Amino acid sequence: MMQVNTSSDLQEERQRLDAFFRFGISVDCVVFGYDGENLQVLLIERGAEPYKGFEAIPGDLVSLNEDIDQATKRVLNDLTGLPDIYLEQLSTFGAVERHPMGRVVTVVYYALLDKNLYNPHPASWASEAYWKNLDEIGEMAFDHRQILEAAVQHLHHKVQHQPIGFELLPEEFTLAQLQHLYETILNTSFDKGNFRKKMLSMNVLIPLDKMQKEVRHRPARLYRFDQQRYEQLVQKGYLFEL
Amino acid sequence: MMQVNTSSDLQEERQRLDAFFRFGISVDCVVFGYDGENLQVLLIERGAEPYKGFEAIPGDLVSLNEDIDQATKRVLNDLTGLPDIYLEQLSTFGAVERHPMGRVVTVVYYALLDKNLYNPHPASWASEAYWKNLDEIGEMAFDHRQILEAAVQHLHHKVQHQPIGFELLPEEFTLAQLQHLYETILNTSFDKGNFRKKMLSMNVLIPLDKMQKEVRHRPARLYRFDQQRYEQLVQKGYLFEL
DNA sequence: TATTTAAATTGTAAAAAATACTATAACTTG
DNA sequence: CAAGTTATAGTATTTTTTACAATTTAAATA
Repeated sequence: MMQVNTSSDLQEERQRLDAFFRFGISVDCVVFGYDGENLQVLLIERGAEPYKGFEAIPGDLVSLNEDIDQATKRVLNDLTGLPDIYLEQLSTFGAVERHPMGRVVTVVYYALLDKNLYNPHPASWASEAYWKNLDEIGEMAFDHRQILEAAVQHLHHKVQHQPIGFELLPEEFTLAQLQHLYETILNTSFDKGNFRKKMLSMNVLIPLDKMQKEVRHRPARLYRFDQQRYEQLVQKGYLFEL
Repeated sequence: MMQVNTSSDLQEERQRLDAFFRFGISVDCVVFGYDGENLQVLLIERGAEPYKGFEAIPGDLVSLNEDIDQATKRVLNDLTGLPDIYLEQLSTFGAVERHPMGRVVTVVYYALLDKNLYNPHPASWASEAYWKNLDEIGEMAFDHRQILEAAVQHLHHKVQHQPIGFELLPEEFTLAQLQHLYETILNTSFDKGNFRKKMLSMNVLIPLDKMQKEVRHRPARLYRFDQQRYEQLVQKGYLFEL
Protein backbone atom coordinates (compact mmCIF):
# COMPACT_ATOMS: atom_id res chain seq x y z
CA MET A 1 0.00 0.00 0.00
CA MET A 2 1.36 3.38 -0.97
CA GLN A 3 1.68 6.11 1.55
CA VAL A 4 0.72 9.61 0.52
CA ASN A 5 0.61 12.07 3.35
CA THR A 6 1.09 15.74 2.80
CA SER A 7 1.59 18.01 5.73
CA SER A 8 -1.90 19.50 5.23
CA ASP A 9 -3.44 16.03 5.39
CA LEU A 10 -1.99 15.60 8.80
CA GLN A 11 -2.97 19.05 10.01
CA GLU A 12 -6.55 18.48 8.99
CA GLU A 13 -6.63 15.19 10.79
CA ARG A 14 -5.08 16.77 13.86
CA GLN A 15 -7.85 19.36 13.99
CA ARG A 16 -10.56 16.74 13.72
CA LEU A 17 -8.94 15.01 16.68
CA ASP A 18 -8.70 18.10 18.89
CA ALA A 19 -11.75 17.20 20.93
CA PHE A 20 -10.09 13.93 21.90
CA PHE A 21 -6.98 15.59 23.29
CA ARG A 22 -8.43 16.85 26.54
CA PHE A 23 -7.38 14.15 28.97
CA GLY A 24 -5.16 14.55 31.98
CA ILE A 25 -2.80 11.74 32.94
CA SER A 26 -1.60 11.12 36.44
CA VAL A 27 0.61 8.55 38.10
CA ASP A 28 -0.01 7.08 41.54
CA CYS A 29 2.73 5.29 43.45
CA VAL A 30 1.76 2.59 45.91
CA VAL A 31 4.88 2.02 47.99
CA PHE A 32 4.83 -0.95 50.35
CA GLY A 33 7.21 -1.09 53.28
CA TYR A 34 8.04 -3.61 55.98
CA ASP A 35 9.50 -2.76 59.37
CA GLY A 36 10.16 -6.29 60.55
CA GLU A 37 6.68 -6.58 61.94
CA ASN A 38 3.94 -5.14 59.77
CA LEU A 39 3.27 -4.49 56.15
CA GLN A 40 2.72 -0.79 55.58
CA VAL A 41 2.06 1.65 52.80
CA LEU A 42 3.36 5.15 52.18
CA LEU A 43 0.62 7.77 52.22
CA ILE A 44 0.36 11.53 52.08
CA GLU A 45 -2.18 13.99 53.35
CA ARG A 46 -3.32 16.26 50.55
CA GLY A 47 -2.63 19.94 51.23
CA ALA A 48 -4.38 21.18 48.10
CA GLU A 49 -7.73 20.89 46.42
CA PRO A 50 -9.44 18.71 45.48
CA TYR A 51 -9.80 16.37 48.46
CA LYS A 52 -7.71 18.73 50.59
CA GLY A 53 -7.01 17.12 53.95
CA PHE A 54 -7.72 13.61 52.74
CA GLU A 55 -5.33 10.68 52.88
CA ALA A 56 -4.04 9.71 49.47
CA ILE A 57 -1.57 7.58 47.60
CA PRO A 58 1.31 9.80 46.43
CA GLY A 59 0.55 10.82 42.87
CA ASP A 60 0.27 13.79 40.55
CA LEU A 61 -0.47 14.92 37.03
CA VAL A 62 2.05 14.13 34.31
CA SER A 63 3.40 16.91 32.09
CA LEU A 64 2.83 16.82 28.37
CA ASN A 65 6.49 16.22 27.57
CA GLU A 66 7.23 13.88 30.42
CA ASP A 67 7.66 10.14 30.15
CA ILE A 68 5.21 8.31 32.39
CA ASP A 69 7.73 5.93 33.93
CA GLN A 70 9.97 8.88 34.68
CA ALA A 71 7.11 10.84 36.17
CA THR A 72 6.67 8.28 38.93
CA LYS A 73 10.15 8.96 40.29
CA ARG A 74 9.73 12.71 40.13
CA VAL A 75 6.34 12.66 41.79
CA LEU A 76 7.39 10.35 44.58
CA ASN A 77 10.45 12.44 45.26
CA ASP A 78 8.55 15.74 45.11
CA LEU A 79 5.88 14.68 47.54
CA THR A 80 7.69 12.43 50.00
CA GLY A 81 11.42 12.96 49.48
CA LEU A 82 12.02 9.31 48.56
CA PRO A 83 14.89 8.79 46.11
CA ASP A 84 14.75 6.98 42.76
CA ILE A 85 13.46 3.50 43.38
CA TYR A 86 12.29 0.92 40.90
CA LEU A 87 8.55 1.12 40.38
CA GLU A 88 6.59 -1.44 38.46
CA GLN A 89 3.47 -0.60 36.53
CA LEU A 90 0.38 -2.19 37.97
CA SER A 91 -2.69 -1.04 36.10
CA THR A 92 -4.62 1.96 34.89
CA PHE A 93 -7.82 3.45 36.27
CA GLY A 94 -9.96 5.53 33.94
CA ALA A 95 -13.56 5.80 35.15
CA VAL A 96 -15.20 8.93 33.73
CA GLU A 97 -16.03 10.55 37.06
CA ARG A 98 -13.02 9.56 39.12
CA HIS A 99 -11.53 13.07 39.26
CA PRO A 100 -13.62 16.20 39.95
CA MET A 101 -11.38 18.58 37.99
CA GLY A 102 -11.67 16.91 34.60
CA ARG A 103 -11.10 13.64 32.89
CA VAL A 104 -8.01 12.16 34.50
CA VAL A 105 -6.74 8.68 33.76
CA THR A 106 -4.25 7.46 36.32
CA VAL A 107 -1.51 4.91 35.82
CA VAL A 108 -0.74 3.07 39.04
CA TYR A 109 2.76 1.87 39.92
CA TYR A 110 4.00 0.03 42.96
CA ALA A 111 7.25 -0.60 44.74
CA LEU A 112 8.49 -2.53 47.74
CA LEU A 113 11.20 -1.38 50.07
CA ASP A 114 12.83 -1.71 53.43
CA LYS A 115 11.12 1.14 55.18
CA ASN A 116 13.94 1.51 57.66
CA LEU A 117 16.13 2.88 54.86
CA TYR A 118 14.12 5.96 53.98
CA ASN A 119 12.25 8.51 56.03
CA PRO A 120 9.50 10.28 54.14
CA HIS A 121 9.25 14.09 54.39
CA PRO A 122 6.23 15.90 53.02
CA ALA A 123 6.93 18.54 50.37
CA SER A 124 5.22 20.31 47.46
CA TRP A 125 1.47 20.17 48.07
CA ALA A 126 1.67 17.20 50.43
CA SER A 127 1.00 18.37 54.00
CA GLU A 128 2.01 15.02 55.52
CA ALA A 129 3.88 11.92 54.42
CA TYR A 130 4.02 8.79 56.57
CA TRP A 131 3.84 5.01 56.71
CA LYS A 132 0.58 3.43 57.76
CA ASN A 133 -0.42 -0.12 58.60
CA LEU A 134 -2.57 -1.63 55.90
CA ASP A 135 -5.38 -2.48 58.26
CA GLU A 136 -5.66 1.01 59.75
CA ILE A 137 -6.60 2.87 56.61
CA GLY A 138 -9.93 4.65 56.38
CA GLU A 139 -11.41 6.96 53.80
CA MET A 140 -9.17 8.11 50.99
CA ALA A 141 -9.15 10.69 48.21
CA PHE A 142 -10.50 9.91 44.74
CA ASP A 143 -10.74 6.17 44.06
CA HIS A 144 -7.55 5.55 45.99
CA ARG A 145 -9.16 3.01 48.28
CA GLN A 146 -9.98 0.90 45.27
CA ILE A 147 -6.50 1.38 43.86
CA LEU A 148 -4.90 0.31 47.11
CA GLU A 149 -7.01 -2.82 47.27
CA ALA A 150 -5.97 -3.74 43.76
CA ALA A 151 -2.33 -3.25 44.72
CA VAL A 152 -2.61 -5.46 47.81
CA GLN A 153 -4.27 -8.19 45.81
CA HIS A 154 -1.54 -7.97 43.22
CA LEU A 155 1.09 -8.23 45.94
CA HIS A 156 -0.49 -11.37 47.37
CA HIS A 157 -0.45 -13.01 44.01
CA LYS A 158 2.98 -11.87 43.00
CA VAL A 159 4.81 -12.79 46.17
CA GLN A 160 3.95 -16.42 45.54
CA HIS A 161 5.61 -16.52 42.15
CA GLN A 162 8.51 -14.12 42.30
CA PRO A 163 11.08 -13.48 45.00
CA ILE A 164 9.91 -9.93 45.57
CA GLY A 165 9.92 -10.41 49.30
CA PHE A 166 13.62 -9.65 49.35
CA GLU A 167 13.03 -6.07 48.31
CA LEU A 168 11.23 -5.46 51.56
CA LEU A 169 14.13 -6.65 53.72
CA PRO A 170 17.54 -5.19 54.52
CA GLU A 171 20.33 -6.32 52.19
CA GLU A 172 21.38 -8.92 54.75
CA PHE A 173 18.75 -10.90 56.58
CA THR A 174 18.13 -14.14 58.44
CA LEU A 175 15.89 -16.94 57.31
CA ALA A 176 13.60 -16.26 60.25
CA GLN A 177 13.14 -12.67 59.09
CA LEU A 178 12.33 -13.84 55.60
CA GLN A 179 9.88 -16.36 56.93
CA HIS A 180 8.14 -13.82 59.11
CA LEU A 181 7.79 -11.48 56.16
CA TYR A 182 6.15 -14.14 54.03
CA GLU A 183 3.90 -15.11 56.88
CA THR A 184 2.85 -11.49 57.29
CA ILE A 185 2.13 -10.91 53.63
CA LEU A 186 0.28 -14.17 53.10
CA ASN A 187 -1.26 -14.29 56.56
CA THR A 188 -0.29 -17.90 57.19
CA SER A 189 2.46 -19.75 59.00
CA PHE A 190 5.09 -22.17 57.77
CA ASP A 191 7.11 -24.91 59.41
CA LYS A 192 10.50 -23.47 60.23
CA GLY A 193 12.61 -26.38 59.02
CA ASN A 194 10.70 -26.86 55.82
CA PHE A 195 10.65 -23.19 54.94
CA ARG A 196 14.42 -23.17 55.35
CA LYS A 197 14.86 -26.25 53.18
CA LYS A 198 12.65 -24.90 50.44
CA MET A 199 14.27 -21.49 50.33
CA LEU A 200 17.79 -22.84 50.33
CA SER A 201 17.01 -25.44 47.68
CA MET A 202 16.11 -22.66 45.27
CA ASN A 203 19.70 -21.53 45.25
CA VAL A 204 18.97 -17.84 45.24
CA LEU A 205 20.28 -17.13 48.72
CA ILE A 206 23.95 -16.49 49.36
CA PRO A 207 24.99 -17.52 52.86
CA LEU A 208 27.33 -14.97 54.38
CA ASP A 209 30.07 -15.48 56.92
CA LYS A 210 28.25 -13.15 59.22
CA MET A 211 25.98 -13.71 62.10
CA GLN A 212 23.14 -11.74 63.56
CA LYS A 213 24.25 -9.33 66.31
CA GLU A 214 22.70 -8.11 69.48
CA VAL A 215 20.18 -10.80 70.04
CA ARG A 216 19.81 -12.56 73.35
CA HIS A 217 19.94 -16.06 71.95
CA ARG A 218 21.85 -18.08 69.41
CA PRO A 219 22.46 -15.73 66.51
CA ALA A 220 21.29 -16.77 63.06
CA ARG A 221 23.34 -16.76 59.89
CA LEU A 222 22.82 -13.83 57.55
CA TYR A 223 22.02 -14.30 53.87
CA ARG A 224 21.60 -12.06 50.90
CA PHE A 225 19.53 -12.47 47.75
CA ASP A 226 21.42 -13.48 44.60
CA GLN A 227 19.79 -11.42 41.87
CA GLN A 228 22.06 -12.77 39.12
CA ARG A 229 21.42 -16.36 40.04
CA TYR A 230 17.71 -15.68 40.10
CA GLU A 231 17.76 -14.23 36.62
CA GLN A 232 19.76 -17.19 35.34
CA LEU A 233 17.16 -19.55 36.73
CA VAL A 234 14.32 -17.60 35.18
CA GLN A 235 16.12 -17.70 31.82
CA LYS A 236 16.29 -21.48 32.04
CA GLY A 237 12.57 -21.60 32.65
CA TYR A 238 12.71 -22.12 36.38
CA LEU A 239 9.85 -20.49 38.21
CA PHE A 240 10.28 -19.32 41.76
CA GLU A 241 7.32 -20.60 43.71
CA LEU A 242 6.43 -20.87 47.33
CA MET B 1 -8.34 19.27 58.85
CA MET B 2 -11.11 21.63 57.80
CA GLN B 3 -12.19 21.79 54.24
CA VAL B 4 -12.89 25.20 52.75
CA ASN B 5 -13.36 25.17 49.05
CA THR B 6 -15.35 27.82 47.28
CA SER B 7 -16.30 27.39 43.68
CA SER B 8 -13.80 30.08 42.65
CA ASP B 9 -11.00 28.20 44.38
CA LEU B 10 -11.68 25.26 42.18
CA GLN B 11 -11.99 27.30 39.01
CA GLU B 12 -8.64 28.92 39.63
CA GLU B 13 -7.04 25.58 40.20
CA ARG B 14 -8.66 24.22 37.05
CA GLN B 15 -7.15 27.02 34.99
CA ARG B 16 -3.69 26.43 36.39
CA LEU B 17 -4.06 22.83 35.35
CA ASP B 18 -5.20 23.51 31.79
CA ALA B 19 -1.79 22.87 30.28
CA PHE B 20 -1.88 19.35 31.73
CA PHE B 21 -5.15 18.44 30.07
CA ARG B 22 -3.88 17.92 26.56
CA PHE B 23 -3.42 14.16 26.43
CA GLY B 24 -5.17 11.76 24.13
CA ILE B 25 -6.07 8.29 25.42
CA SER B 26 -6.43 5.29 23.21
CA VAL B 27 -7.18 1.63 23.78
CA ASP B 28 -5.55 -1.23 21.88
CA CYS B 29 -7.06 -4.70 21.87
CA VAL B 30 -4.76 -7.68 21.44
CA VAL B 31 -7.07 -10.56 20.60
CA PHE B 32 -5.53 -14.02 20.54
CA GLY B 33 -7.21 -16.84 18.68
CA TYR B 34 -6.59 -20.55 18.24
CA ASP B 35 -7.76 -22.62 15.31
CA GLY B 36 -6.81 -26.04 16.65
CA GLU B 37 -3.32 -25.72 15.26
CA ASN B 38 -1.71 -22.33 15.68
CA LEU B 39 -1.88 -19.38 17.98
CA GLN B 40 -2.93 -16.28 16.08
CA VAL B 41 -3.68 -12.64 16.67
CA LEU B 42 -6.33 -10.35 15.22
CA LEU B 43 -4.87 -7.49 13.19
CA ILE B 44 -6.13 -4.70 10.99
CA GLU B 45 -4.61 -2.75 8.16
CA ARG B 46 -4.88 0.95 8.80
CA GLY B 47 -6.85 2.80 6.13
CA ALA B 48 -6.19 6.25 7.59
CA GLU B 49 -3.27 8.42 8.59
CA PRO B 50 -0.99 8.15 10.41
CA TYR B 51 0.66 4.85 9.47
CA LYS B 52 -1.86 4.37 6.66
CA GLY B 53 -1.37 0.95 5.11
CA PHE B 54 0.48 -0.49 8.08
CA GLU B 55 -0.51 -3.53 10.07
CA ALA B 56 -1.78 -2.64 13.51
CA ILE B 57 -3.46 -3.94 16.63
CA PRO B 58 -7.11 -2.83 16.60
CA GLY B 59 -7.34 0.34 18.66
CA ASP B 60 -8.58 3.91 18.64
CA LEU B 61 -8.86 7.11 20.61
CA VAL B 62 -11.23 7.21 23.57
CA SER B 63 -13.86 9.95 23.82
CA LEU B 64 -13.84 12.36 26.72
CA ASN B 65 -17.04 10.99 28.22
CA GLU B 66 -16.38 7.36 27.50
CA ASP B 67 -15.34 4.75 30.04
CA ILE B 68 -12.08 3.11 29.05
CA ASP B 69 -13.20 -0.46 29.62
CA GLN B 70 -16.30 0.25 27.56
CA ALA B 71 -14.25 1.83 24.80
CA THR B 72 -12.46 -1.44 24.12
CA LYS B 73 -15.68 -3.16 23.14
CA ARG B 74 -16.81 -0.31 20.93
CA VAL B 75 -13.47 -0.03 19.19
CA LEU B 76 -13.11 -3.73 18.57
CA ASN B 77 -16.62 -3.90 17.18
CA ASP B 78 -16.22 -0.77 15.03
CA LEU B 79 -13.02 -1.95 13.40
CA THR B 80 -13.44 -5.69 13.09
CA GLY B 81 -17.11 -6.49 13.69
CA LEU B 82 -16.35 -8.67 16.71
CA PRO B 83 -19.10 -8.69 19.34
CA ASP B 84 -18.75 -7.85 23.05
CA ILE B 85 -16.12 -10.09 24.48
CA TYR B 86 -14.40 -9.91 27.84
CA LEU B 87 -11.14 -8.00 27.60
CA GLU B 88 -8.64 -7.83 30.40
CA GLN B 89 -6.40 -4.87 30.97
CA LEU B 90 -2.75 -5.64 30.37
CA SER B 91 -0.68 -2.50 30.69
CA THR B 92 -0.28 1.07 29.56
CA PHE B 93 2.22 2.52 27.12
CA GLY B 94 3.04 6.20 27.38
CA ALA B 95 6.35 7.07 25.76
CA VAL B 96 6.42 10.74 24.76
CA GLU B 97 6.98 10.19 21.05
CA ARG B 98 4.94 7.09 20.45
CA HIS B 99 2.22 8.85 18.43
CA PRO B 100 2.98 11.39 15.70
CA MET B 101 -0.26 13.36 16.12
CA GLY B 102 0.17 14.35 19.74
CA ARG B 103 0.72 12.91 23.14
CA VAL B 104 -1.28 9.70 23.21
CA VAL B 105 -1.17 7.25 26.07
CA THR B 106 -2.59 3.87 25.17
CA VAL B 107 -4.14 1.33 27.49
CA VAL B 108 -3.66 -2.19 26.18
CA TYR B 109 -6.24 -4.92 26.70
CA TYR B 110 -6.22 -8.51 25.62
CA ALA B 111 -8.67 -11.31 25.06
CA LEU B 112 -8.60 -14.96 24.06
CA LEU B 113 -11.19 -16.65 21.92
CA ASP B 114 -12.05 -19.56 19.73
CA LYS B 115 -11.38 -18.00 16.38
CA ASN B 116 -13.74 -20.36 14.61
CA LEU B 117 -16.66 -18.58 16.26
CA TYR B 118 -16.18 -15.13 14.79
CA ASN B 119 -15.18 -13.86 11.40
CA PRO B 120 -13.65 -10.41 11.42
CA HIS B 121 -14.89 -7.85 8.87
CA PRO B 122 -13.05 -4.56 8.43
CA ALA B 123 -15.09 -1.40 8.98
CA SER B 124 -14.66 2.25 9.95
CA TRP B 125 -11.11 3.26 9.03
CA ALA B 126 -9.77 -0.30 9.02
CA SER B 127 -9.14 -1.40 5.44
CA GLU B 128 -8.51 -5.03 6.40
CA ALA B 129 -9.14 -7.24 9.43
CA TYR B 130 -7.73 -10.76 9.66
CA TRP B 131 -6.06 -13.40 11.82
CA LYS B 132 -2.34 -13.85 11.50
CA ASN B 133 0.09 -16.43 12.88
CA LEU B 134 2.25 -14.96 15.59
CA ASP B 135 5.47 -15.89 13.87
CA GLU B 136 4.57 -14.27 10.55
CA ILE B 137 4.24 -10.71 11.72
CA GLY B 138 6.53 -8.01 10.35
CA GLU B 139 6.60 -4.27 10.76
CA MET B 140 3.71 -2.67 12.59
CA ALA B 141 2.27 0.82 13.19
CA PHE B 142 3.33 2.91 16.19
CA ASP B 143 4.92 0.83 18.96
CA HIS B 144 2.53 -2.03 18.27
CA ARG B 145 5.32 -4.52 17.80
CA GLN B 146 6.47 -3.85 21.31
CA ILE B 147 2.93 -4.02 22.61
CA LEU B 148 2.36 -7.36 20.94
CA GLU B 149 5.52 -8.81 22.43
CA ALA B 150 4.46 -7.71 25.89
CA ALA B 151 1.09 -9.38 25.34
CA VAL B 152 2.65 -12.66 24.24
CA GLN B 153 4.94 -12.69 27.22
CA HIS B 154 2.01 -12.02 29.51
CA LEU B 155 0.10 -14.88 27.91
CA HIS B 156 2.98 -17.31 28.51
CA HIS B 157 3.10 -16.39 32.13
CA LYS B 158 -0.60 -16.33 32.70
CA VAL B 159 -1.47 -19.60 31.07
CA GLN B 160 0.62 -21.37 33.67
CA HIS B 161 -1.33 -20.02 36.59
CA GLN B 162 -4.88 -19.56 35.41
CA PRO B 163 -7.11 -21.73 33.27
CA ILE B 164 -7.32 -19.21 30.50
CA GLY B 165 -6.62 -21.84 27.89
CA PHE B 166 -10.27 -22.78 27.88
CA GLU B 167 -11.27 -19.48 26.40
CA LEU B 168 -9.40 -20.36 23.25
CA LEU B 169 -11.27 -23.61 22.71
CA PRO B 170 -14.81 -24.43 21.65
CA GLU B 171 -17.27 -24.84 24.51
CA GLU B 172 -16.86 -28.61 24.31
CA PHE B 173 -13.43 -30.07 23.78
CA THR B 174 -11.33 -33.18 24.27
CA LEU B 175 -8.38 -33.52 26.58
CA ALA B 176 -6.12 -34.01 23.58
CA GLN B 177 -7.24 -30.66 22.17
CA LEU B 178 -6.58 -28.98 25.48
CA GLN B 179 -3.17 -30.58 25.69
CA HIS B 180 -2.26 -29.52 22.17
CA LEU B 181 -3.27 -25.95 22.95
CA TYR B 182 -1.06 -25.81 26.01
CA GLU B 183 1.78 -27.37 24.09
CA THR B 184 1.40 -24.74 21.39
CA ILE B 185 1.31 -21.80 23.75
CA LEU B 186 4.17 -23.00 25.91
CA ASN B 187 6.11 -24.63 23.11
CA THR B 188 6.72 -27.86 25.01
CA SER B 189 5.18 -31.30 25.17
CA PHE B 190 3.54 -33.20 28.01
CA ASP B 191 2.98 -36.86 28.76
CA LYS B 192 -0.55 -37.68 27.70
CA GLY B 193 -1.52 -39.71 30.73
CA ASN B 194 -0.07 -37.33 33.24
CA PHE B 195 -1.58 -34.26 31.60
CA ARG B 196 -4.96 -35.95 31.81
CA LYS B 197 -4.52 -36.89 35.44
CA LYS B 198 -3.40 -33.42 36.42
CA MET B 199 -6.18 -31.64 34.59
CA LEU B 200 -8.90 -33.92 35.92
CA SER B 201 -7.59 -33.76 39.47
CA MET B 202 -8.17 -30.02 39.46
CA ASN B 203 -11.89 -30.63 39.26
CA VAL B 204 -12.63 -27.84 36.87
CA LEU B 205 -13.60 -30.02 33.93
CA ILE B 206 -17.09 -31.39 33.54
CA PRO B 207 -17.13 -34.68 31.63
CA LEU B 208 -20.01 -34.79 29.17
CA ASP B 209 -21.93 -37.80 27.91
CA LYS B 210 -20.81 -36.92 24.44
CA MET B 211 -18.09 -38.22 22.24
CA GLN B 212 -16.04 -36.70 19.50
CA LYS B 213 -17.56 -37.26 16.06
CA GLU B 214 -16.14 -37.87 12.62
CA VAL B 215 -12.73 -39.10 13.55
CA ARG B 216 -11.30 -42.30 12.11
CA HIS B 217 -10.27 -43.79 15.43
CA ARG B 218 -11.59 -44.21 18.91
CA PRO B 219 -13.46 -40.98 19.68
CA ALA B 220 -12.51 -39.09 22.83
CA ARG B 221 -14.86 -37.89 25.51
CA LEU B 222 -15.85 -34.23 25.42
CA TYR B 223 -15.50 -31.96 28.41
CA ARG B 224 -16.39 -28.43 29.26
CA PHE B 225 -14.83 -25.96 31.66
CA ASP B 226 -16.61 -25.40 34.98
CA GLN B 227 -16.29 -21.68 35.58
CA GLN B 228 -18.26 -21.74 38.84
CA ARG B 229 -16.19 -24.54 40.30
CA TYR B 230 -13.04 -22.70 39.32
CA GLU B 231 -14.14 -19.54 41.10
CA GLN B 232 -15.05 -21.53 44.21
CA LEU B 233 -11.58 -23.04 44.28
CA VAL B 234 -9.91 -19.67 43.87
CA GLN B 235 -12.02 -18.33 46.75
CA LYS B 236 -10.73 -21.11 48.96
CA GLY B 237 -7.18 -20.17 48.08
CA TYR B 238 -6.56 -22.87 45.54
CA LEU B 239 -4.29 -21.83 42.75
CA PHE B 240 -4.60 -23.39 39.33
CA GLU B 241 -1.15 -24.36 38.18
CA LEU B 242 0.26 -26.43 35.41
C1' DT C 1 -16.94 -60.45 9.64
C1' DA C 2 -12.22 -60.64 11.19
C1' DT C 3 -8.21 -57.89 11.32
C1' DT C 4 -5.62 -53.83 11.53
C1' DT C 5 -4.81 -49.19 13.06
C1' DA C 6 -4.76 -45.01 15.77
C1' DA C 7 -5.72 -42.93 19.51
C1' DA C 8 -8.15 -42.82 24.20
C1' DT C 9 -7.99 -44.38 28.69
C1' DT C 10 -6.31 -46.81 32.74
C1' DG C 11 -2.81 -48.58 35.72
C1' DT C 12 1.52 -49.05 38.20
C1' DA C 13 6.15 -48.94 39.96
C1' DA C 14 9.94 -45.89 40.85
C1' DA C 15 11.54 -41.38 41.92
C1' DA C 16 11.06 -37.03 43.94
C1' DA C 17 9.05 -33.68 46.94
C1' DA C 18 6.46 -32.13 50.82
C1' DT C 19 5.40 -32.66 55.56
C1' DA C 20 5.62 -33.48 60.46
C1' DC C 21 8.39 -34.08 63.87
C1' DT C 22 12.76 -34.95 66.73
C1' DA C 23 17.36 -34.06 68.14
C1' DT C 24 21.23 -31.28 68.67
C1' DA C 25 24.03 -26.98 68.58
C1' DA C 26 25.05 -22.30 69.80
C1' DC C 27 24.62 -18.32 72.09
C1' DT C 28 22.88 -15.11 76.08
C1' DT C 29 21.65 -14.15 80.61
C1' DG C 30 21.30 -14.85 85.47
C1' DC D 1 27.74 -23.10 84.83
C1' DA D 2 22.73 -23.83 84.30
C1' DA D 3 18.65 -22.37 82.12
C1' DG D 4 16.39 -20.44 78.42
C1' DT D 5 15.84 -19.55 73.66
C1' DT D 6 16.36 -19.97 69.00
C1' DA D 7 19.06 -21.85 65.00
C1' DT D 8 20.11 -25.68 62.45
C1' DA D 9 20.26 -30.49 61.02
C1' DG D 10 18.20 -34.84 60.41
C1' DT D 11 14.76 -38.44 59.51
C1' DA D 12 10.83 -41.17 58.73
C1' DT D 13 6.28 -40.87 56.66
C1' DT D 14 3.15 -39.41 53.41
C1' DT D 15 1.99 -37.43 49.14
C1' DT D 16 2.83 -36.11 44.50
C1' DT D 17 5.14 -36.47 40.17
C1' DT D 18 7.03 -38.95 36.56
C1' DA D 19 7.89 -42.44 33.14
C1' DC D 20 6.18 -45.98 30.98
C1' DA D 21 3.34 -50.11 29.96
C1' DA D 22 -1.13 -52.25 29.26
C1' DT D 23 -5.75 -52.14 27.85
C1' DT D 24 -9.91 -50.38 25.56
C1' DT D 25 -12.49 -48.51 21.82
C1' DA D 26 -14.27 -47.43 17.35
C1' DA D 27 -13.31 -46.81 12.53
C1' DA D 28 -11.12 -48.48 8.34
C1' DT D 29 -9.64 -52.16 5.67
C1' DA D 30 -9.23 -56.60 3.81
